Amino acid sequence: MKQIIKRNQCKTCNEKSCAVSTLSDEELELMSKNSSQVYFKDEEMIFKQNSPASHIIFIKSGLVKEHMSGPNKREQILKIVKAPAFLRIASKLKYNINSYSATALTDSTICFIEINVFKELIFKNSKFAYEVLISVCEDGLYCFDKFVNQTQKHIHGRLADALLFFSNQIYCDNNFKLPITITELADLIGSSRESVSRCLLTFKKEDIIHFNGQRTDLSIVNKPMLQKISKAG
Amino acid sequence: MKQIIKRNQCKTCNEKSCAVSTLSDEELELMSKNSSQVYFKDEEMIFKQNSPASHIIFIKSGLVKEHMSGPNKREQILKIVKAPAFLRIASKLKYNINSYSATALTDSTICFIEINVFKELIFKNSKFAYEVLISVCEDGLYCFDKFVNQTQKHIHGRLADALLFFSNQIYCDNNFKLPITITELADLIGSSRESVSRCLLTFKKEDIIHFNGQRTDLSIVNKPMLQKISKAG
DNA sequence: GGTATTTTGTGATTTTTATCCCAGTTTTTT
DNA sequence: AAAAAACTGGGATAAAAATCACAAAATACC
Repeated sequence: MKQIIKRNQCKTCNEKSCAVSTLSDEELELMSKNSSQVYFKDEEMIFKQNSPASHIIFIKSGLVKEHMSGPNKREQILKIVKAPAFLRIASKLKYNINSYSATALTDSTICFIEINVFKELIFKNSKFAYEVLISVCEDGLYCFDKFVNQTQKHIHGRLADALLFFSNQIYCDNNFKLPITITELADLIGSSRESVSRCLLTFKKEDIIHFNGQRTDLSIVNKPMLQKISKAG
Repeated sequence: MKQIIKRNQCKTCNEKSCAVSTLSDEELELMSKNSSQVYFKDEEMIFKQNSPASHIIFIKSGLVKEHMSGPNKREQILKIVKAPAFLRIASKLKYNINSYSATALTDSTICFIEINVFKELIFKNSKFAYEVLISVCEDGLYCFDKFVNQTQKHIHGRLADALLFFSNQIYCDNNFKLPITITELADLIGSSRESVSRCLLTFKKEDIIHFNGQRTDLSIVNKPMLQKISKAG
């Protein structure tokens, strides 16, 4: 678990977010001085629920899950985030606490930006502020959407949603390796492991998806049908 | 349905939001010129899902529900908002479309602020931008919280949550009149009318709450028990 | 390379909640 | 005031999904 920490060179970074792209050289220098870059291995936790939130997190490369243990101490995956992107900053700005945990799903490079400096930049640079605002809006809309789908759809529809999400948003391919276990998939769509397992096999039997035993390869064969199931709920 | 429309006098308004309180006299004048105030009666729709979003909405007085019809064309109440507050602005800023509907639950006074002017103020005044950002963060956190509760709690827990919400957040009293019907309460907690009806009667039988036939008066008798049910899920 | 651990599949059962249905009530409309 | 519409209560039934229990498979670990 040796982590390579190095001082950031934000100015020359090729993975700038929309927000950071609005910063001047001087502002980038300020950010560089107050941020650091850490390499995380697959399965490593980046920060933990209820810990103090001292930094805004930007994923430079890799795949990360945001998750939390809910009221029934049951695990819930809130979002799977692909680089380049900020992790949800809402709870960090408003309260200085992490309301959720973050864990790397693949080897990942993560930037830690000091919250106070981040706030300073919001006040200094209105374009930056606007882009951050848009980013928070996007998070909100995503949550909104997930809330409605989760509430109204049955397990088939929710599982279809998740598979389409991996295909369209994460891998941009109809063939991919599931980056999470069935248990985690269940935590993502709010169902039990067994139900998800059964539902996946149903999809396989109906030739909607194919996969080998270990899910090292999963392919969406009949995407229109999957979309139909997603819509039907 | 005669609506009294009048030009705003934001400067002298006593119900300014945190964000608007940061504006200068000049900026308030700009806002006044580009906003209007409309009176809505109980049950009147303020705007409708999928309509173009040309204005940011501020509730000056009254109670409003944000709702939408979900994928199964089933109605979903997302939030009940008490004045003074902005309605969710995330979808308005990012896309110029209302992703949900808003309907007055009591007679209400609503301010319509032109989106372009709102954006202009975000760029002009960094304190304003920051307060708007915090407001959007709050919306996000609320949704986040609701998502987890909705996903993990059973109907008893969710109904307890809703009753505590009305008592603590909306009326600040253990006695209140439910501003919505049982059907709407079901739409709020994502259950069926019949289940909610049964569950309410269970709570009544167990002396956790009391109410008369028409719910003109509902009182929480055993709040600790309701909180316990909320936590247990 | 063999053992321990984790992950997955599957049947049986139970729990939770939705749905259907209809009869009273209350509220609104005419 | 009568008629229509909307809301509520409650039984019976059905559907969806969780839970339990255990076997099989895959993976990690010495």
